Amino acid sequence: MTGKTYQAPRGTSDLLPPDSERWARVEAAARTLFRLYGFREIRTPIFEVRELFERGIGETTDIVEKQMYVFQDRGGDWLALRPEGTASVLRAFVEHRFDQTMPPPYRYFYIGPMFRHERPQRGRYRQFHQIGVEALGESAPEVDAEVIALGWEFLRHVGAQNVQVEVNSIGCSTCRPAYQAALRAYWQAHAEELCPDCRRRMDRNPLRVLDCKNEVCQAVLQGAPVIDAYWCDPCRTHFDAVRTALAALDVPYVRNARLVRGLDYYMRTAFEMTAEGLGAQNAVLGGGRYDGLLRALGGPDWPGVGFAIGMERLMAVLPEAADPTSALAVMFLPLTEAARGVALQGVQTVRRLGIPAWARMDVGSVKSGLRSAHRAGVRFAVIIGDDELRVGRWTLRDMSASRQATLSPEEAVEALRRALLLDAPSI
RNA sequence: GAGGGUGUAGCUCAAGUGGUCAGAGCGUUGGGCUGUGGCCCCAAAGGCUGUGGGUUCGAGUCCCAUCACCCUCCCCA
Repeated sequence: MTGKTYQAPRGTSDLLPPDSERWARVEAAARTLFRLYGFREIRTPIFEVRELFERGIGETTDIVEKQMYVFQDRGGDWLALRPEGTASVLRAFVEHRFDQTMPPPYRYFYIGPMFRHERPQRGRYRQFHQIGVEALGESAPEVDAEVIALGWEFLRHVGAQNVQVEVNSIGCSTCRPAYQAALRAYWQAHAEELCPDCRRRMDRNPLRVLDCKNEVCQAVLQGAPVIDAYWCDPCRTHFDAVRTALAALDVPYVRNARLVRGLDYYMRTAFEMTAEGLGAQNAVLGGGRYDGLLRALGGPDWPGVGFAIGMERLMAVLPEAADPTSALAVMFLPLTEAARGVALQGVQTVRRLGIPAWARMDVGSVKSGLRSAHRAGVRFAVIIGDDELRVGRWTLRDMSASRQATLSPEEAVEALRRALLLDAPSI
């Protein structure tokens, strides 16, 4: 290695094989499962005008205040790398008048990178990836349950271990203020028993204190007012119906009265799915209802509910893939310069059958060729040297059986087709 | 943004209180096997010990800074 070298910026990382392939499988599973629930994929830019996030997420949230990648482009416009996906999806909805141009259901999902300038640690990176869904225009509590069920089914389907579903209702703009006031009063009465962080935030974000993990605060939290007593009738009715629907959908969950959300737009239903083995960042999936957000972004007064999955966190809790699948099934090994042309045509013929194949064009010894074939985990090697060229045949070697035969190209291709495509899909 | 830990070959790790301590295994390449992989044996290549300063006769080892990673707080997916 000579000269200056570079590394990926802090909090970012390269996704390499075979991990990239595991990611692709999980993403493919999301696409098929989400479609079963009527969700369609939407792709939005990874940067937006800064104001969209300030309005959508909340100007006083940590995400907007101190984690957003904000920059001015060469034209002087203020832009921001997206720190989450919901604002962009709703912006697209409003911009393209989905309510007038698209048929119901108004259900969308996205997959892609998000950016937050945070201190990296396990399960938390500056560029991270989310898979999220948004169901718009559906106010029924059954929809909340359906969205939660989708998240749960997905996590289970891809093999996440020990997932716990936590559900809560954080009330609405009618009833939450009274609860926040009650909390504030309670925190103030017990201020000296709280940790410094909580003393600092108890006025500005009284709900957040409920979520404190500090041992010191636990005793105080036990006696804190519970939101149930403050719900307005509609919120209570809604949450009851969500719970009924969750039971009907066979989603095992626990009520966590202290579960809160960090983004301003959430109301009523809030939920989180956590898994073991993630350290402090144990939420794999989080979401909730956000009626009012679409209107705040200039759209119709339609309700919404959705979730986002943290890809890095999800992949961290999936069991290791038992089979390190090889990328190639066949490797062509030309032994002389003269054999390269034959190998090139041969490898293309095999590929056209749908068999992943590669020709090692830097000519070498049989020994080195078979060694690379072995290392690549290939099932067949095709050896083409002077002997083969003389008779117009290929030597087809079955690597695992250690058997080989010298066949005409037609016979060899047919043998590969039979061995490799028997149970393959027809297309 | 705050606190703590770690950085030695591609990978995983060794190197008593600073003095041949820059090594091993795996991997890579070549050979033993003149056209045949895996197992075994042999050999070679590969490191300015993250980077930059400092202390010292002498620093992988001590000090400072910086970068990266890990853990916690914070925040959240």
